Amino acid sequence: MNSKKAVERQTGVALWRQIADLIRLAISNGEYDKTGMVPPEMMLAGQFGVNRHTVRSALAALAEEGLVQAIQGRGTMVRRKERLSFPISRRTRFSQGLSDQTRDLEARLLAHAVVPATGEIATGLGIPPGMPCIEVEALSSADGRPVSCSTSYFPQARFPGMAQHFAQLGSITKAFAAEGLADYVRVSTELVARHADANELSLLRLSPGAIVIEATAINADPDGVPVQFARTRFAADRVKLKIET
Amino acid sequence: MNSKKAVERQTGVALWRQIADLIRLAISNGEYDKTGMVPPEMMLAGQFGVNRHTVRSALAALAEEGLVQAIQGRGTMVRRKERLSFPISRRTRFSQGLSDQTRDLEARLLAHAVVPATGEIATGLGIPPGMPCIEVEALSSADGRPVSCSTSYFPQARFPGMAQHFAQLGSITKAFAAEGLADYVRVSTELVARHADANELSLLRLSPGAIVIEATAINADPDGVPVQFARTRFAADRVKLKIET
DNA sequence: TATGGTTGTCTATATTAATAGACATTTCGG
DNA sequence: CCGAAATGTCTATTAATATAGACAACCATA
Repeated sequence: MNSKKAVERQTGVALWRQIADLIRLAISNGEYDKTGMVPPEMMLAGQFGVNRHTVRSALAALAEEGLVQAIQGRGTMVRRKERLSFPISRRTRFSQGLSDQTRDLEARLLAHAVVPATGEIATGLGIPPGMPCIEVEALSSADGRPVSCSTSYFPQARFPGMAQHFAQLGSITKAFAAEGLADYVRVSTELVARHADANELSLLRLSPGAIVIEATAINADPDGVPVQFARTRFAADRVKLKIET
Repeated sequence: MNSKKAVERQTGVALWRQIADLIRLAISNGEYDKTGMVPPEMMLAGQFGVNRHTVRSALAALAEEGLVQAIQGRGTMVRRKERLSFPISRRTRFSQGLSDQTRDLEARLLAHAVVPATGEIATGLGIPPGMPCIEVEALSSADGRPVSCSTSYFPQARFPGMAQHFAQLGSITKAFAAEGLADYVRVSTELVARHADANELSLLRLSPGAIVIEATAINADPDGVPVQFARTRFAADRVKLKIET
């Protein structure tokens, strides 16, 4: 499996970036776990069929991300390797099931507003179009690195203080509890992968061309009444979604 | 929302590719549905803050994908905008649930071999490493456009004729039936999104920089014994995954 | 049929990405 | 303490990307 990996030219994506993506992938696949080091620059240059300087550009980008660290005379070592594994199931909770993978998990309220429910959101929440909803923008980070940003909608009539509770508690589950909803389940999830837009690039601190996985989900109370319409964008190279059926 | 959209320089991703990605996104979001036309090149150049020639490079790439078509004197029209919706559930079948979205659905055997089970595959199938498995490479297309390619592993001892059956029947479900397995269920699915590699680009007829969603799944018989380890790569801009819990 | 708006094509130039080579600096092991 | 192996830095050159401007070809329509 150590043969030459493919990079293509004249594709609008610089070679150093393609190589950085491949090395990032190799790191998260654990290919360098044995030594904890990235192979020497000359060896990588040989594998990818490019000049050593091109490899250096790729490694510099990864160092900038904090993924690797080069030490003169020794080599380049892997500092971090992870795709956080997100469980997606009937009882999906953001914070649960992640606590064993990372120490510091944080969800931050970015903005909130009251907006009328439009077509897709009204349908998802099962309410008439035009009904007021609380829109909540949030950013979730693990160990200081953003992993996802989300836009959620809650029916205002039922959960008037959702935004405030979430801002204080930093958790949707806890905010629901504060609103008197002890339990809820995931009823539908749709996934799409696409390139990140400008807003996502800056929020998630990604570089252009990066990928996001967009999950559109509906949560409902135990009686099956929808309580949340959420659109979460994950930084694709930081997560793995684990579907439990 | 029609103000200037963000493209960034010196990021390793050429401006024309960033712009192509943004236009592709706008098309799939239905932003040009009213007229069926992409805005004039000069207008796009203004929106993105780049030269007209740069926009032309982006549009040329999209025309190459068959997404738009330019007509001299008139403008550039949208030719295609769609994502197939794939159901993912405990009873995931490729062909089922898609027949209402597309007329012509096809799965083709690309290659097959007998290989020893390695770590991940052996673990997934619950067999000792080194046991022989049948490896099957397949390509699935809808209406002549490839949507996914997959690599599957079946324990040879139990399903010796899997490759032949699949080649003849064009369906995993039918091939299992021919091997005497009437029913099976999905026990785990993991999703990752990443840039397509060279092999995937050519198989799925994608343009460089395109995204694939990689689903690593295990199917088991009704007794819970794993029967298939599959890694399916979907062309991300052609599909939507619908998770049913 | 004249005109304005659009895509198509050409030339020229500047900036960025990639290759090539040389050599310095640091680390580690014999 | 020497030498092999690794990263760091510099110069020079070529290829790809981006900008700029001019004008041709074509379409719709007033």
